[in-house]
Amino acid sequence: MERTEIAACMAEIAVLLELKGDGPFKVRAYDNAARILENLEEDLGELVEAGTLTSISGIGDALAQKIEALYTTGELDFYNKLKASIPAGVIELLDIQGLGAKKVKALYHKLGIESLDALRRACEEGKVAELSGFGKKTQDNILSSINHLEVYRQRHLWSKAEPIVNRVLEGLRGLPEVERADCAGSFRRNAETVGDVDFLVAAEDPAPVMEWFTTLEGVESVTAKGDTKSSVRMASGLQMDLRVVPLAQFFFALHHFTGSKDHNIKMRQRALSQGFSLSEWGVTAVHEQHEGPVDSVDSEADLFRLFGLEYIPPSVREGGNEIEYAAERALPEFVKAADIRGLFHCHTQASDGKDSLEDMVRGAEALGMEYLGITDHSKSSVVANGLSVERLLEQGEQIRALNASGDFKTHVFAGVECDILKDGTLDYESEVLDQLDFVIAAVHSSFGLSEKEMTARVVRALEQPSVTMLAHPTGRLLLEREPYAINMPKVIDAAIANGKIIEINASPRRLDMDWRLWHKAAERGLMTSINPDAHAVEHLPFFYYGVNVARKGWLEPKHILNTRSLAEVTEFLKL
DNA sequence: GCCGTTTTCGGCCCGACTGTTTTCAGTCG
Repeated sequence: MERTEIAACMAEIAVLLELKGDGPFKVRAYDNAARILENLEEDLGELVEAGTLTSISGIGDALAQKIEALYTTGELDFYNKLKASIPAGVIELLDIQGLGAKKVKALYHKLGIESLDALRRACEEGKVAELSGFGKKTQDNILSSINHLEVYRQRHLWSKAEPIVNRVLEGLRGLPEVERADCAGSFRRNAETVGDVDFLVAAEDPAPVMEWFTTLEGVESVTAKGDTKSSVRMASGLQMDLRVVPLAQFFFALHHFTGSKDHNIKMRQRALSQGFSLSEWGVTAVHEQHEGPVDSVDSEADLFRLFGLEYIPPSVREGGNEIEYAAERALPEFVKAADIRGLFHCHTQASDGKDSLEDMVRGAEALGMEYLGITDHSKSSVVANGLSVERLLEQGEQIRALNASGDFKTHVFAGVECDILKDGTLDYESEVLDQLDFVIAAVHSSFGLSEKEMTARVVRALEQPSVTMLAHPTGRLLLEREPYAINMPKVIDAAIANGKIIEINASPRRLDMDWRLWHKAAERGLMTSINPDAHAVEHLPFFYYGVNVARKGWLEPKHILNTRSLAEVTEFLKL
């Protein structure tokens, strides 16, 4: 069984144990194991073979044995028995807002409810309200949640939430009562998708702020409205939470609600080890002999400083080892949007782009880019109007003429997004590819290969001297299509060994290669290029989403080809 | 189930809101 499947299995075990009523800490251990596996940068097979799984903090003997069994045999008796003891439909009930393990358990044991349909019927018949711990209101809420479940389950691309967040923040900051306002949560951490959006406000009088927030245009329902917290559901399905705190607590709360959960746990452990208890309300001394920290906290930087840490940007607060680095003053200079000096991986009308070559160059020039790499599709991508050899070489001539014309300040590199065929060979002969300035190799077909075949296919492409970089290495489309089966640690090894670049595809629905893999890969020498994969002029600014991903992946300008000057890139491409 | 300058037991982050209660459990983040 593969790593991601095992992670899913661990997460499922956590849910099943919770439903069975096992202790919360045991549940957390499995949940934790699931997250560890999801974020694992090493090759799981190598860890299993070497018997070093328990060297990972959070994986003890019991979990290691179970992971090993799943990896080698794909079976786990413990899991099978557990799964058989609880009907599958019961697990689904947890997706309903307001229903957790305890309530679901009560519904299952006392009313024999094993499915959403059965629960809907029981609510309609009024049986749920009769259970102790439940009531009429709970029953109504359950019914409403079931009816909206499809919408409520949806996550949203970060890029889709961004304009809404900006609109709400602007509105909040414009209110006279509001002293400070910011967003928090996974949106502030630049996660690739968000489930809901959190806002935090500093104000003495929360009531008018709550009123403004819960009556915003586009609000479909108000799911909570208390003294300091409100939640609303937008017509788009996006849930938004607002919390209001006094100014003195603002940065503690901002840090807390920005998370991540894992980061907060580690911060609190660090605080405890120094004799302090940290919460969203502030910091207090655990022992009476300690004086509380006396410095006022007027920023998150102040908060980190209290615990001997340099400022940790929200992007990397994922509970990895950011706190250890910050304690050593060893966080890198993360890349920023202003570092980007050129853009590769852009399409034109020649294949499936919307705009002409000239339009694209003009757009890049308007963004202040020193260079632009044009890469239309290759001949096998028939649906994308891939270029024949003749059309490809002709486009190369056009680009040379355009550079010679002096019409644009932006230099254009002639490239191609060349299909990696099923067997790992490239869509053009190397004699053709070698006439170009650079080549991006990409998988666009035969997504159903086994992991072994797909990995071998991509590795073979990376061994071709003509290839400069690898496009969207997993083929995922966020919230739409799962990545194809591929062993990324082996692909990364091959890229490093052959001096190839793996792109960060900055299209907001791809963001591929995933940020979780970058820190370690870059330390081992892998380079990237932040590529907009633009199919129109208005897509060129997508690089900004890619920069967010790069920051999450701990990347610095030195790891990124397109932070370099035109002269440096020309030298790199050995033109 | 994990972990250990409190190391083989006894901890494990902390608080708001809701709904059902009449002092609190469950859920959520």
